[in-house]
Formats: sequence, structure tokens, C-alpha cells
Amino acid sequence: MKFDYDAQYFNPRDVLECGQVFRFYPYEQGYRVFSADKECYIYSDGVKTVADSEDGDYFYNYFDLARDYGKIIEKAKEFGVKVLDEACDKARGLRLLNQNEEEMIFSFIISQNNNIPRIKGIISRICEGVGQNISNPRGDFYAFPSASALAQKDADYYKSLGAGYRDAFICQTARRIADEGISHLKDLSDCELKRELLSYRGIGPKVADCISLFGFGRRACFPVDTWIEKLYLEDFCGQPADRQKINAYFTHLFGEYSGYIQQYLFYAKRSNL
DNA sequence: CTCCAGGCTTTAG
DNA sequence: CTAAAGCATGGA
Repeated sequence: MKFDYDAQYFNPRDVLECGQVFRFYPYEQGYRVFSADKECYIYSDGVKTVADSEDGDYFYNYFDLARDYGKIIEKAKEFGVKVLDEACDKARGLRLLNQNEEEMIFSFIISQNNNIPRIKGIISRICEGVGQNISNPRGDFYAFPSASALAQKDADYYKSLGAGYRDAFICQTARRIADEGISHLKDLSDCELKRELLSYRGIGPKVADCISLFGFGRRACFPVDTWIEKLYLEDFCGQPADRQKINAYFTHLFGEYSGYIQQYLFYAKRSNL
């Protein structure tokens, strides 16, 4: 199945390179993107962005295409914050993805105190080593492994894939999710979800916010990492403060738009658009 | 060589 | 309670 969308609010580069997703690579005229056990090819001519996948419905939701990002940018600009205005203009084609919950949990456990290229490498090796091989006309690929598959390996295995000290976090969280599942998390309030996520090994406040935002669609979350901390100091005239307080400042300021705005700001700051 | 990356857990005060 | 040390790895 193939569908297209106004490229102004769906730019493959903005959507993929903004740091919310780790499984994609340049392919022909655009990118191949992977989520759970599914694959999609997206490319753009600057007017229309085309998505081609055997799981069209899944990726229609994945790319959040039912939502009007023109309106979101309009709302973002109503806050009258100059850096934000500029970020929205430069990253106009960005969209927040609706990603797989478990994949987000393990991906962002791996992301802590780490850089994006290395995160992508570790995740890629985990998929190759533990994930199921999926055949596809554009070329076979590996699915993101289930928690029970991840739980079969020990910490030394993940260290051998370059995960570093996060090896035990992956094992412990995999074992717990293999036992309990995660279906009980979906109905929790934002606050309850975060509290529950914090009880997993390797998940702290920032990682919990990323999982909530990208995996559970909780758009009122505002993850605070080193880049946002830098932004707070340099562009919001903030005084040095712990991340808890920076998070409170931004979520109170931006409310239900926090997640979108965080992503525009993060992307613009980090990639020097 | 040191510093940093989508920080968290553990320990010290 | 808050503050800081310790943690694996690879690139700048």
C-alpha cells in the first residue's frame, strides 16, 4: 500500500533525524524505516511525501498523519517565544511518531548518557542478534525483539554488543516485561504511567518521559536531557537548576503542547538548523 | 590526553 | 532529604 501527504508538514529528514527514532537508514530517494516487525519506505519530492509499506494502516498511524501539524505550529507560535518560532520554521516538516511501546522502553534505556549514532548501532546489533528475520521485497530486515526473546540473553551478551553498563538494565527490564507484559500501562494517567515506568531498572525521569511521549502518545511530556538543559540556560535565560525543575518550568509553560514543542526545540538546537 | 553523549543507580553527607 | 561519584563506550 502506498499513500502520499503534503510534504510541507511531513519531511522525512525532519521526522527521522530529530532524535525520536533509531531504526532507519537512507534508501534510494528517501529512507527505510522500521518499527517493531514492520517496514516502510518514505521519500519526498518536496511537494508530496510518499509512504510505501505492506502495513499501510500501521504506518499511517505511526506517522501521526491524522493530526494537523499546521495547527500545532500555529499554537506553538502563540506562546510568542522567538527561539520556538524559529525552530518551528526550520523544522516545519517534523511530526511526532506513534512508536511501539516495548521498542521505546528498551531503546531509551539504551539512550541514557549516550549519543545517537552509538544508540543506533547498539539497537541495530540487538535486532540482528535477537530479532526475527523478516522477508521483504526491498530486502530482508530484522524485527525489534520481543521482551521474552530479549530475556533469553544474559548481561554479558548485551555488553558484547556494546551496550556498556546498560547491559543489566536491559536484562532486568526484559525479564520483568516478559513476566508481566505491559498492557496494564496503557490505561494509566500520564502521572501514574511515569511513576510505574520509574520502577523499572534503567528508567529515570528523562527516559520515562521519552517512553511516555514517543511510545504511549503522551504529548504533555517534556523530556529534559543535556541539550534541553543547554537550551534552558542559553535561550530561555534560565539559571542552573536540576532537571526536575526545568521539566516543571516547560510543562507548565507549554501544557498539552509540551511534547511537540520539546521536539521542535530539541531538533533545532541539536542539529543547528 | 580530556570531554561529552536524548542519565540512572548507588552512596555519601 | 540533596549532592556527587561511578558507570561502558566511542567520537571529537
